[in-house]
Amino acid sequence: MARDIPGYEGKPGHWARRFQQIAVAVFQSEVEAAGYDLTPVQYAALEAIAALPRIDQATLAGQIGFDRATITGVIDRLESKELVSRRVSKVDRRARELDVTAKGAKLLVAVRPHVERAQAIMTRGLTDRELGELMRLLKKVVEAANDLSRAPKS
Amino acid sequence: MARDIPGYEGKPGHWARRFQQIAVAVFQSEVEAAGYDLTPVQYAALEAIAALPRIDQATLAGQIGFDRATITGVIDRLESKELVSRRVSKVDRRARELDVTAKGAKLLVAVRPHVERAQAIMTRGLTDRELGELMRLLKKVVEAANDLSRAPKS
DNA sequence: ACAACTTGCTCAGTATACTAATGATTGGTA
DNA sequence: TACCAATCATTAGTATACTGAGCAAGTTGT
Repeated sequence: MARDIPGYEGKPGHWARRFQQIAVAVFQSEVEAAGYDLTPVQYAALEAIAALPRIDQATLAGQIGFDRATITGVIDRLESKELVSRRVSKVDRRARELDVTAKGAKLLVAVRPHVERAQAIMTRGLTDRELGELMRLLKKVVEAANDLSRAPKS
Repeated sequence: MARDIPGYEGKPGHWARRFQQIAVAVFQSEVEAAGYDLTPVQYAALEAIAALPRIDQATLAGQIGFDRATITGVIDRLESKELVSRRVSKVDRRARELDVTAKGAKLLVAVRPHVERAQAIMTRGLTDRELGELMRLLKKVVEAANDLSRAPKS
């Protein structure tokens, strides 16, 4: 075991990066092993659109904490896989109305168990009690610093 | 306050992404406000090289949990800013020997207080006790899942 | 009605990350 | 020693993320 290197270990930012890295890797590998092609970010967007039909991109960004500039590409890819439809809103012609297609809805149902499994795997080192505490602390720290990111949750 | 959307909220992976997003944003804004040009990843690499002179890129990747393919670009940028030197190793001509330049060492000393401040700001929502617990849980979950990522810490 | 402001989206440019393939070396082994 | 497998680094391609700029389309104030 390498000794601690002063300067970045022991820093929350470092561990946040590592955990996120692992979370993405586990998600990808579980979902791909099940035969689906969907990234964590695409999954989150799909769930949010399913829950709030006819949502526009800016509101979606606020819901899940995406940058608005990032959303464009994410929706582009979901649209090209025919999982989501994008239409100009009749109410506000600047806005794009998003909806999950039948294909997208079917995928969502099929993929959910694998997403659950991925979450279980990436937190396998913790007891239920510890996992609950980790979630509580992550939520608390994120909510307190929410306004410091470019993609604040609205 | 928007109601919870079932499906991705309440998932560790979601909160890991949000926390990481905020950590990067706070780091960038603190360091830039102090007049320096350095990303969180570049800072971590610089600290690791300073601690382990003549380190090669693969070992560096193992130390801080980077993918080897990512390191190339990170070192490219540190080198073009003249913060790091890269030489072909005499011992193993496949490897690159990395060292912090005088300029890099000076920057490191100057930037450290601002990095500390950034860490304090991004965790301002937590008590000291909670911060300690968050760190403990993050380390635990990362260590248990270390081998699941492509950039396992060696 | 008009200008000023704001908002929704997109694009260009930069920086992580990962996969997969390749080139250069090295070391072990038949 | 001649080869083969493993290792180090780089590259190409894709997907987040962010900054900053720009356009189109609403809204507000006068």
